[in-house]
Amino acid sequence: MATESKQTREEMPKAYNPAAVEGPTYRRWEESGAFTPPEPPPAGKLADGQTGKEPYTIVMPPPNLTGELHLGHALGDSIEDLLVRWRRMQGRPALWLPGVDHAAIAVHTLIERQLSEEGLSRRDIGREAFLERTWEFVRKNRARIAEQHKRLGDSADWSRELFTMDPGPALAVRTIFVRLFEKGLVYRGNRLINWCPGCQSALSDLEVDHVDEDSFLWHVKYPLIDMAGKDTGEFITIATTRPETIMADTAIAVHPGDGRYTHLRGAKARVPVINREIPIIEDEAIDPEFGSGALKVTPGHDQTDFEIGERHGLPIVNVMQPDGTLNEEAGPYAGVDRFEARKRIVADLKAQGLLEREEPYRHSIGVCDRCGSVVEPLMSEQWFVAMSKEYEKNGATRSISGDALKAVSEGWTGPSGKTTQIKMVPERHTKVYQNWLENIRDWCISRQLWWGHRIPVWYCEDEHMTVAVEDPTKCATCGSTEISQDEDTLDTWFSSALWPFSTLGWPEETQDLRYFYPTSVMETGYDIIFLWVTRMIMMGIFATDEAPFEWVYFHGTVRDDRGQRMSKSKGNGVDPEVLIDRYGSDALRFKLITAGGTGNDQRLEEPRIEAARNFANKLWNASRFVLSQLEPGETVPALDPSQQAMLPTEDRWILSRLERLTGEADRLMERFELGEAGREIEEFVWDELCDWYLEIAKVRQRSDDEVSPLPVLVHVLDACLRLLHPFMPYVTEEIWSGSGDLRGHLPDPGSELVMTAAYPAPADAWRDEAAEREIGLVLDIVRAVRNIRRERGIDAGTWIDAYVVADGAMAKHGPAIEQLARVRPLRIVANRAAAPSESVATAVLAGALVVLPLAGLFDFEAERAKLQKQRAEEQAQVERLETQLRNDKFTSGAPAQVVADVRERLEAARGRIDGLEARLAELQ
RNA sequence: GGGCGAUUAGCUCAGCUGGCAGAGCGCUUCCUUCACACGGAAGAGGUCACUGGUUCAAGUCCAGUAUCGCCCACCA
Repeated sequence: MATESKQTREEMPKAYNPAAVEGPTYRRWEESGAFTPPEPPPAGKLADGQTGKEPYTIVMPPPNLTGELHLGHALGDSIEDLLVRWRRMQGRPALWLPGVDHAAIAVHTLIERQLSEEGLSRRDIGREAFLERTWEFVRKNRARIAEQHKRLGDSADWSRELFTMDPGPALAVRTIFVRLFEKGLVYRGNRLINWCPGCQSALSDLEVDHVDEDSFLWHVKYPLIDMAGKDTGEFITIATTRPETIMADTAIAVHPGDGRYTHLRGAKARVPVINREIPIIEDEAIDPEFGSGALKVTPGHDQTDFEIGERHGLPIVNVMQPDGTLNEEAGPYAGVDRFEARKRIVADLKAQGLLEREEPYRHSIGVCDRCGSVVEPLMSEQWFVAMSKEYEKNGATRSISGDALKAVSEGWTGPSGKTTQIKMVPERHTKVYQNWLENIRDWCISRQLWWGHRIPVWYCEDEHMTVAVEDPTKCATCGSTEISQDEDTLDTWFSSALWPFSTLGWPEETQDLRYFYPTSVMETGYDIIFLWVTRMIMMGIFATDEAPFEWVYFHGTVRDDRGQRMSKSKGNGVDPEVLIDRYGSDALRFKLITAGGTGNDQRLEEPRIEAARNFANKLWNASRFVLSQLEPGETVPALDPSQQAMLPTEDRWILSRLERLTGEADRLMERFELGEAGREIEEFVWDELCDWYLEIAKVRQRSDDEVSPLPVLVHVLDACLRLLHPFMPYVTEEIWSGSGDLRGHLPDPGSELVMTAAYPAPADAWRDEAAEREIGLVLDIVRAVRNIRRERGIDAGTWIDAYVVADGAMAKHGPAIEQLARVRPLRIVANRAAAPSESVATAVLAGALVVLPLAGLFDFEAERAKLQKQRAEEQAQVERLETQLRNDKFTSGAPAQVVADVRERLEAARGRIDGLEARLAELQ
């Protein structure tokens, strides 16, 4: 037996302590330069781009600068870091691109909240002061956020922070805006947009949430009037959910085929309260089934009505001001808030006898996703991107949404000649993406907020427009120097959409851009597929004529332990730092990655994080044992598959199993089945390596005359640490190159850090079916003995006699079986007659019979009952398998391997039945 | 109104290209044996929501039903 007291053992505490390891390990990575991003090769080398080590670029979502780091980020960060580490270990120069910009939404909201606590609004303090406050916040919190991300294993520092929070010049953003403008794809127009009275800004369709609200459907009678404008005494009833907008009505519409209203064709009605005369018109959009079949048309406050209005040339009346109060068009209600006005007008209509009835009604209303205010459709002058408009480029007719659709559906061929078909994981999101693009409307990109990139448009006193990348000094039309920039800023998602290439220096033809773009993987949550992914693809193709990435990996949502979505308002958000303090970031990462199916939502289950921590500890202790067997400075010899035949069976077994695992892990990870890969690695380490191979190796370590298991042990542990490193970076690094220093015992480590060591590549050199079968039987024998012990109530610690009737090959496994099953003396005999048959408990296996003399503990009836039960089960199985094999369609149709497996199982079952029969005969 | 998920052990969930139903926690019994009690050993526990279909073979593929959840949508 090797000497016990070893340096490594003293350095490695008995339990893995993440808190003591993570900080120093992170610093070691930093100091080693391993985080330094790969340098693009010099210009001349780039033309082919395929040097056998194509770059691998991961796109990541921005750090949340509010400091409220949550588990969604933890999951995304974990996956991204895993992918980067894995690819770099494979020798591919992976780069992780950081993003920052759209955290602006969060910062902006936070500052506004602070202001409102002080009783101020954004407009009270002015743009300058507002921006100063946001900057102060960012400066103060940035370091803290960075620290939090480090603890998650987030390696954002790998990348150059080329993108900046500075909403100033932003070359890429302005360039795109100008180019879109030049193609007529960005335009300013007065249109019905979503207006948030809370934020006092325009919103895109995507920033409006729909929620159900219990309200009423008010049936209002509009007096009919004759040609002279006098009331006829008759009424037409309309149904509305928005009585406060009747002052903006410019028509009443009915369905052309609606017989109830044919007599009113060409008639007019009078709007209550303000007594405006409006026509009764016919339009196909009206549903005769709804309400009375007549609709009040309010083009200034409803999208459908706006479209009806356009068809019939109706005037547009706007009764509302940006803050949600009614304007002078509303007559008696001018200056009243919209909700108050609704109450008052309903009361007034009732008083005038014009309210036919009030019907309780549940319908959906739009609210601002940031502040929760009810959104108003309002006429407003805003900037838009034309999503479907056709334009010419390089002789081809294109459109923004059409190109984006093409990139996913059939593939997009860029100037490089390479065709990229963007693939999504899970695949189901592809259809959602396509469906959205097929029905897309123009994108409102201007915001009346002060955070973000200002629209690069200047106006002179004569309202001439100057659109430019660089700040102009005079009007492009009249030369006036009295120009001012548009007050509005761009939708933060407009900037974010441009981010992968603005990060890489676009529009300059930088080496970074040429080498790392298009990127490989965009990793993000499925909740922002429309906000971000679609826009990145659209803008990416427009800007560079290349699809921006090849894969989109969507992770799921992390819910709380009751399955509720985490949110600030519910107050159920969980700070990952608390969990990291408790279990370590490796444990949190491992749980997040392995807990669910690819892209599925998962719950935060603390017991599961604890289990992951326990796994880290298991790995730690197994390593501690292996290292304790090595002398300081002792290097084990390298393993060569050509020596396979010289190795003991169990060595060939574990190496064969390891190779199987390596192949599986590689296959799964290439397909982004990261969770399954992690689970399989864990299973191998815990079950096969720790529970079996290590125990067998101990037996060999204690006897001097055998081949040492140490080279194999070290080799397998090394491979496991490498395989596991992307999943559990800290603990693996600590064992490999830290206090464990496994590296120091390797014949050819090839790297200072496991982080930069080579990832195990799949191969078949060590595969050995015979060894797997042979050791499989050894394990079965040990399990059988343990099982009988438990059934007979024999303590696990008590040594008992045992016989194993088996092939002579089992003899060499005697010592292992003895130790693992705690049987001594163990006699391995060639035939049944050589073992006792009186007062013995038996276990019948396919290739062996286990016989345990029990003397006083023997229970005749229990033994017979057990054997009979097993015989019945085996017979049922034999019948099933025989039926299957009698079926010609099976034997001819199924793959040969499947048929062979069935035959083998049938033979094994028959063998066991023979053994059971023989044993039952003895018991007669 | 469309679309998409989910339905598997007591609970929370895996199960990839169809080929003897799995994990974690919990439960039962035993073990502090010199890597690990953040551990070890042996167990109990499933008509894979339901109904049809395809197939030699279905938890897995197809169609439909039910329940739950999510996304999208200009029916007032």
